[in-house]
Amino acid sequence: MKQIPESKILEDFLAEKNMRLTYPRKVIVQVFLQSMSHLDIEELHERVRKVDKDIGLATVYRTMNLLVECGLAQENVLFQDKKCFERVYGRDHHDHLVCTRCRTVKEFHHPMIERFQEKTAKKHEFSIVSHRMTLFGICRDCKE
Amino acid sequence: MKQIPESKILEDFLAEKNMRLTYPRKVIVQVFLQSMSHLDIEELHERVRKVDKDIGLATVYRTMNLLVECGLAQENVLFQDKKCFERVYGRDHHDHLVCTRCRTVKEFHHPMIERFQEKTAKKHEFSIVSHRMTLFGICRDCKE
DNA sequence: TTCGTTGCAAAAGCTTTGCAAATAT
DNA sequence: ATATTTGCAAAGCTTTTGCAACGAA
Repeated sequence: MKQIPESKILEDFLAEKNMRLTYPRKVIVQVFLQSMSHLDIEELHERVRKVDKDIGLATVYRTMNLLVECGLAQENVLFQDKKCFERVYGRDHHDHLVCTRCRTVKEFHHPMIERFQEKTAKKHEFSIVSHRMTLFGICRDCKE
Repeated sequence: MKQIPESKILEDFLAEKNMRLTYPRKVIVQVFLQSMSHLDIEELHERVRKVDKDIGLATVYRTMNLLVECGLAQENVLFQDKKCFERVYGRDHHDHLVCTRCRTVKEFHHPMIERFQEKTAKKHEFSIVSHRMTLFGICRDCKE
């Protein structure tokens, strides 16, 4: 089964809401999709301004909110108080290892953990919609 | 082995830093320790003002930051953008089930999940300092 | 008496919003 | 032509901070 490309997801979402695929939106989405890491709004705006320095911060906020709405992006709070965004469409679910010294973020996935999460939810008759797990600590490189 | 009471922890912490156990601090700590749920600053301030309505919001912020510093309280982001505090000293570690409909928070603990977290960290040569896991969804009561 | 603390108000961050000009269809 | 979108600036929030008055030791 072929996966619908991310660009199409956004186009359909916009079309359905009578919204337009404008040049600033194109630039922001392109920058977001190209970035493989977990970026906050400020970092995204910086990168967007390297393509077109007239694109404003408010537009980055507005566009990222759209991307969250249509399921292409997900917000995360990885550092204290700093919200950041990551690609989520078509990617497997994963959790995060966050090094509090060098601020590096590593992703991991552990099927058994997911299984026990499901079990816990069932025990509490709770329907999981989403979940977040983050391990904070010191990474290998910083320990040396 | 007997556990040092929370009030003593704070007193020692303040004494060591040449800080004073003032009346507003006493009230805020008392309110915080009595509350069994996960309260945000606004809710804490409301309850504090029921004891003494002259205690200001800034003092609640300042005092809660002290409680986090001395290990009696822990910050959590359970709802979007809302920071809240919970007692942590002398309590077992636990994770959270958050109902996004009624905003109820339930605690749970699963030793196997902790074990696999440790295993994952070891595999990445990562030293865990702390971790957060939150399951978002719909609780039993809200499903009906 | 001394120096930390308080409440208030102002400031500082981050995010959203109102608006006239610009733009997509 | 029409309705959406933009950048800018202003406004909203939450949290922190400067300061003169206050209070604990």
